[in-house]
Amino acid sequence: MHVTIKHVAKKAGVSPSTVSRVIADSPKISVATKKRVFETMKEMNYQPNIIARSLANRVTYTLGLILPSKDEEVFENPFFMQVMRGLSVYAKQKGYYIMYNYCRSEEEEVETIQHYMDSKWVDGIILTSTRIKDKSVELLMKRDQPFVVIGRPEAQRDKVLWVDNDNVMAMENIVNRLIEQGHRKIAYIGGEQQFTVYRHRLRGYRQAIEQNGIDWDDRLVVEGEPTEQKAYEAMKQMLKIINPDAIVGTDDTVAYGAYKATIEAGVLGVAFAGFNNTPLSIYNNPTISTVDINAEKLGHYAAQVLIDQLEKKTTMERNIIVEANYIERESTLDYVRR
Amino acid sequence: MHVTIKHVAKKAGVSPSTVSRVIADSPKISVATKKRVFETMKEMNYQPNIIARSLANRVTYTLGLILPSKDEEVFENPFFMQVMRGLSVYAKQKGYYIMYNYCRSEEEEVETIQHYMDSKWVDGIILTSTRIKDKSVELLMKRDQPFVVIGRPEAQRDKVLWVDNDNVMAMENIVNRLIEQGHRKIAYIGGEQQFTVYRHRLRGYRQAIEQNGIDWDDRLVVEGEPTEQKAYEAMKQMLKIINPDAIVGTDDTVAYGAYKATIEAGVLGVAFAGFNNTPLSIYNNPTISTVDINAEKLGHYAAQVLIDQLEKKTTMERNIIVEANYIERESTLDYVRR
DNA sequence: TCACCTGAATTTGCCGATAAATAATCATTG
DNA sequence: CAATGATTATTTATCGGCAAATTCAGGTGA
Repeated sequence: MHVTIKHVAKKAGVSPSTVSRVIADSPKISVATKKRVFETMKEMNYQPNIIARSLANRVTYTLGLILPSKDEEVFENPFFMQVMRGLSVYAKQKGYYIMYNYCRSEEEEVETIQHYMDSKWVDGIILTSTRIKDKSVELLMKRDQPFVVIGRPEAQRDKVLWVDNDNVMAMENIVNRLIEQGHRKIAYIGGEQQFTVYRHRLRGYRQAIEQNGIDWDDRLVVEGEPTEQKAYEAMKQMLKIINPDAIVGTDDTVAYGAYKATIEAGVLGVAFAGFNNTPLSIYNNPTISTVDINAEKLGHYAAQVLIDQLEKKTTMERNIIVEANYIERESTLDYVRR
Repeated sequence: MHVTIKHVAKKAGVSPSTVSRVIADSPKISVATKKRVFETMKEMNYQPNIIARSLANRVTYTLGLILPSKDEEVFENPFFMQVMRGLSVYAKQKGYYIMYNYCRSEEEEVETIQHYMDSKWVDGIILTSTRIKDKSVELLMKRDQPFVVIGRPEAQRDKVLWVDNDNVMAMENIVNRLIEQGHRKIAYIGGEQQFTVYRHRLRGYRQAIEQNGIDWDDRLVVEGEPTEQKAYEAMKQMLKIINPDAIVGTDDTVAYGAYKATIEAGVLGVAFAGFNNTPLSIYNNPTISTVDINAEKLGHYAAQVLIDQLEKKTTMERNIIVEANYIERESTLDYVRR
């Protein structure tokens, strides 16, 4: 049978609540008793029942992680896995557990969150993707539920906990560098504007273009579902009207898809760069220049910010910017392009 | 304030336990009352407090997922992510939650499992990696805790729930096919024998070699940490004493690492194949022949088998073999190798 | 010596839901 | 018409731990 607080109490010759006090390290218990009770606990291999404790405390020490499941995206992109690891390592150290949940649509996301909140299963929630007008964020705000966003909500940015890269600057850096390398007709292939991350990256692209006094050219900008296939198709279309001399994509696969179209069309020597430092970028020939967004750190800090909030740390930071590093590889450096 | 069973009872004009019975769909409640109570519940937006329910039931509807964190391995390999998705989809459909937990060593694994059990946090546990002599499996068996293994324990195989591929046959198939294609000196680069999966794959290799009347050659077999780097180094050594005409690796990156060494050594035309259908195998030039082990299905069935066990289904299957598909790509077919 | 205080431990009543035991209602039947 | 049984609903105790209220023991000071 399971060892409960009562068994420990009996064996140690005290009342159950004394044991409880010992666990909570209450100052009202004499050192002698504490020691005795602790010994009995160890002897009996006692572990508090978390469920019972949660019921009494209204605290579960569990965080709910919402993963969007835009099918393939989640697979090939190590982003989520890295985030999960960062979360796990920090949370474990702080004594928190993490439940994860794939949601195949925004509705399912909202439903899941609702359920988490109503059933009191989790103390806080972690979102890993944000739209400009995000229903999950709205719901969580309205219900005053602790949560953190990996990424950055657009509305009420200062009231929400978030951890993000500076995506504007990250993209600006790439484009500046490409311009420095002599490129002028730089194509941007990005995800939909409803997601904050892509909006930011486009902004960075725009700023770099403008700062360098290059004329804005709408024909070089494409937005859509950020997959290799779509990017490939988009570039095929673009090539009918204009030939870029470089490509930036909001993901490595996207940049690569677009690049493939240039190769097939016989447009040679196009430089290209992406985001996320995916296996593709390392193994591809040529290796692909990319931005390492430090997903593990994003996860780590997200857990930290949220847990601090839950434990009402006054010194806590509410928002954290994680550095992103541009890694130059063959695709934007001199190499023999076929 | 939170709506509890009592509030609903009061408003519906019945006792709390009647509401509880309605929720449990007990036959002892009249249809009229059921309807009335259900309406009140909806009206008040009542959601049962899972914690309280768990305490009373001794059931949490939560599964604990143990992820080994052999650093890089987990990152680049989509295996775990796919397993997680398969688990999540099935579990959600059955009303179960999943907690995940990275463990950086076997000790941490055992510790985590111990904690899960003692604190009564989870109903069952999912293991994603198994050694020949697995401490986690031993512990779980000893404590009579429900669990399922993705992979296959060696000892007490018939007493444990598991879901696995037929790795012997999968590897046998590859090697048979390579032999059929005219290869004779096939190198095997695999993970350590302490892991069941690698033991099985080696067995498959051996069987294929023997069945085809090819002389066994120790020099062609290497076992060690299954990383690209180690495989590369191992092949460098091998090339000093023998030149294989084909390579099989227990992972795509392993096969690739070994292949790279042959290229660098100027040994041309070596075919190679791996496992896991990783992004590398798709994006590499040449594309790599590989075995898709259907990780998502492994996850799906693992959840199913475990949940069936928890719910004491008599018809349940205790073990499931998930098919593995060999995908032939350029690396083992005719193509111009540089 | 008695009233009073303080520190240490115990009683008691929750937290919210469940289920066994009990009670109430109504219909059937000898 | 009372007794019996079937059906439906309510009381009550419980899951394991927590904390407010309470009791108890011992020490102070008047």
